[in-house]
Amino acid sequence: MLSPKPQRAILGGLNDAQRRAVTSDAATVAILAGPGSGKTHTLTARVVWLVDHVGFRPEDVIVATFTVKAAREMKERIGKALGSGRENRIILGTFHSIARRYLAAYGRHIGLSQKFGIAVDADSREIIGRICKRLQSGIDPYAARAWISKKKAKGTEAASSNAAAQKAAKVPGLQHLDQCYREYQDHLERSNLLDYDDLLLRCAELLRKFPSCVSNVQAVLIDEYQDTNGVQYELMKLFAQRHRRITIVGDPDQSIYGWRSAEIRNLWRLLREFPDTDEVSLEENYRSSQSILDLSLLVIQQDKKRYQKALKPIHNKGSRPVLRKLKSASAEADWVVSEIKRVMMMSGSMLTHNDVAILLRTAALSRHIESSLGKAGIAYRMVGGHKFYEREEIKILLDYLRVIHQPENNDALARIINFPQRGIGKITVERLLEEAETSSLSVWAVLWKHCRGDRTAKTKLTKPAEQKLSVSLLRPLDDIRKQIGEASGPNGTPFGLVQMIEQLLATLDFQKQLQKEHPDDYEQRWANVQEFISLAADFVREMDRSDEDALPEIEGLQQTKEVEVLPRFLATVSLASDAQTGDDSHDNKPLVTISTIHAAKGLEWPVVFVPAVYNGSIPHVRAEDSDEERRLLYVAMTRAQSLLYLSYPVFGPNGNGERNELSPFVEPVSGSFLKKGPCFDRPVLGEIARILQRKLPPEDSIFKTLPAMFSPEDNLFPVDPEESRQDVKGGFSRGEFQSGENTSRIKRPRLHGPSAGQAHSEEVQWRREYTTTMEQSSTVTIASLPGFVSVGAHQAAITAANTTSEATQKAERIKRSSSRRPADQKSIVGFVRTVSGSARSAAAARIPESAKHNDAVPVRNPFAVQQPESAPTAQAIDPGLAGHKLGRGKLMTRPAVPNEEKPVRRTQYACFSSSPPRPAAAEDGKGNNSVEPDDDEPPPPPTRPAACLHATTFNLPKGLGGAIKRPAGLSRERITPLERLRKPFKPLTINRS
DNA sequence: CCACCGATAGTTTTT
DNA sequence: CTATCGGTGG
Repeated sequence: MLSPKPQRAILGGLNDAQRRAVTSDAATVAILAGPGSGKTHTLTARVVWLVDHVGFRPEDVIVATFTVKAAREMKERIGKALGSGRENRIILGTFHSIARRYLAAYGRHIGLSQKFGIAVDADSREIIGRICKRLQSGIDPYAARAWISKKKAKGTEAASSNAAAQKAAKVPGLQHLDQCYREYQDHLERSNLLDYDDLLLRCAELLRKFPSCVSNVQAVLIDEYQDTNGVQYELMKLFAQRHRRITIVGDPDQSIYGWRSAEIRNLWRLLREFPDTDEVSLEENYRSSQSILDLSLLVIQQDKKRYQKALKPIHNKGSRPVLRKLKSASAEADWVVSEIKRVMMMSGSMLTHNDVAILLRTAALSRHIESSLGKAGIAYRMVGGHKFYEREEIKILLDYLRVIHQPENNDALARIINFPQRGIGKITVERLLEEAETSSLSVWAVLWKHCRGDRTAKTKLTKPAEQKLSVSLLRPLDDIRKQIGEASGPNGTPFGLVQMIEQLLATLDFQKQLQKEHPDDYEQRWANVQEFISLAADFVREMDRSDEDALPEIEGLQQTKEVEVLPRFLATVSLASDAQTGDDSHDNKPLVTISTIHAAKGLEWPVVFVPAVYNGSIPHVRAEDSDEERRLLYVAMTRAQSLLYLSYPVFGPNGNGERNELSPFVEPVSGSFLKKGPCFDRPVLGEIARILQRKLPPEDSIFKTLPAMFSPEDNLFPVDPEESRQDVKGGFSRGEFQSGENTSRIKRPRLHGPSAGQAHSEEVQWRREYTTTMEQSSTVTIASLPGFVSVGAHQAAITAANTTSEATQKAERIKRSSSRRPADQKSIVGFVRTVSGSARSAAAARIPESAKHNDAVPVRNPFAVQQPESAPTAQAIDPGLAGHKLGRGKLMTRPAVPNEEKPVRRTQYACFSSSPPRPAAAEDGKGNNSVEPDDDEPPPPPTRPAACLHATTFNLPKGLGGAIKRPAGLSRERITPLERLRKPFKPLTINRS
């Protein structure tokens, strides 16, 4: 295990460019590449190469990422490749966490107290808010904070430059801002806190003054380099100051952190400062279908200033992305949910909810989506946004822990001083803070001395308040603090974190307090507390398992060992935005992911929805850099592997007719999108399967799970919501095709009545009714199932054959002719009335048509199914089927169908064997697509038999197989093992659990 | 001076 | 949906 791996173990599965990047002998390597090109995979492989082939010690390698999630994933990947737990020795993490580790170990060399804490966002905001209020200078606290952070993030090099000075001079109220900055910094220092920017700045200071801290470092690798800001750039160089070996990967098109002072400029800066940098570009995209990539490129290319890169699709064309227009945000959410359901249903077991992501510009947009998913009973997880740690009850607990750790943290103390209520209000708190500041004592010290009689606080406290403070705050916390000190003695068994929290909960009588304060939702909150405890337990366990925060010993340099759990736990919480409940494993339920676009960077999903693509959301109203907003959309779009949906509500949320405009980034290319979800016929599903390298389930297994009355089309919402009222009156909307579903058709458009809210509730109601029908129908007759299925499949087939824009006209002609079938309708309705006497058996109404088709009609033009069928059929079937029970079982017992299908297929396969096997993707970027009818090609003839799923599954009477002329494209669902092997590189699929 | 009530407005993205 | 503001009652 410890012996060097053979090269091919490291390099296997890499393409030439990737291999070159991994094995480059150059000191600095810059890997520039577009999305889905295996950047991170390449970086990972280079780490393994450096350790296993070049022979660097893992602890001499620094790998920096930007998000906790990315770090975790990187570590996991490296761990898999490296083995022996050596990944734990690599100094790997976010810039901030690495900086913190160095500061914890060596901070005292630059006069940093050992017990520094981290001021999170909320802390900074609060502190600055208070300062602004006190200064009365009329600065917007929000602007002040942004200004301060920007100033810090610039880094020392840039800050000293003339340009920065000139720019700064232009800012109005500079004096006030500067003063605010100074006071903020003073406050942090007094409270022994570092904010996020300080972590980087102070670490840079440390490494500049004490280069020996990083004298062991052989190589530095940076992921998502385009997101580095000024300090981070300096830090990177400082990390690598000994050997100047740096590897970066990045994509300027995915720079979406400009607001956090990320500078794409750093890329050119690096190339200038390290002229011998080996530049490698990765051009193949292994993630997305060609059409997704094409459209994404159309979007990003609107930025004329951007650095152009090649991006070659490896996959087939795939189905065209969808741009869907909905009436309101809630209709949009409902549509997303309906489309998710449809995709899940139509793809059988190939896709699960885990494969779906909904990516949002802002976390706040999730509200409608969450409620729609909730109503549909679809489980989801929301990533991004600091939800968990921002919960009130969790915040309080954390603040207690912070005060235990740092009694001098006045802000944390101020927040817990009156929870539970101790009769100390806002005003007293303000006075205490002021007194502490003027007497240069911490609030804790003031109170402590006061209660012990050493010094009487100038702030007057009532007797009961004094009492409560002493009994339920000062003493208990001091006790805990003592226990920590005692236990972490020679024996090294520290006072357990969980134990500590539990003691805290007990002394505060936390559960009762919660009950008192929040009688209505106290259970939820208490559950959160439990979750918090289990999180802490996980943390402790993880920490024991791998001592990942340790830095390698360096001779002649004193290091402070971090032995205490608490500070590390607090730091981890502060530096991790999401609570990442590590144990998603306890229920393996597939979850739909809702995420901000920012948090989705670096990830991929088979199916991606990007709602709210309207002006004001993307680009966001408050965004100052429109190009960055465009890149954001680009990032979102390129997360998708096989299905991409954009959507937007036409009307704003206030119901006052305020209109949303389609995002200017999408508008110019809106014609390239489908107007509604694609039809999931066999070829389309086959393409999806091939992109994902999954097995497409046989269609009968898909269809037998389809509920009756399930709509295989994206037709529950009007394509143009503004015409929806006319649709209701007319019964049919132009461009919306329905064949045998007239009864339900009439109902559906009503969902989108004048009021969005109303439409919403109606929709839900209607669905319930639907479900009921479906449940009942399963006990009615067998034929309802295949009967329905055939119609659905059939529609799917027709639409599939006509999805292209040129084909639309033709499709409409077909649609119109097919929907005009008065004779048929009448006979069906008559059937329904006589058999069940209930209008809800619309599904059953389709039995005759398809049943007859199945049994009696030989395979032919699929549209032939549309021909009116006669009433006698219905009668003929009714008695025969009356006794049948459940559709599913029956389906499987139909021997003729599946048995006959196989030989037929084999025959067809043999037929195709005359053409060469599909070339492996790497050999020919185009060849693999050749079987896919291009969107721009003329539509296939309407007689295209394969488009009829129905025919392939159910309708091939013995001996007819050879008669079917199936176009070459139709067996695409096959993925031969050979093809799979030939895939030059399969990026590790990210485990998003 | 503290606690509670209702109304109100306002909400990017992350370490 | 939730911090914040302004008012009232203890």
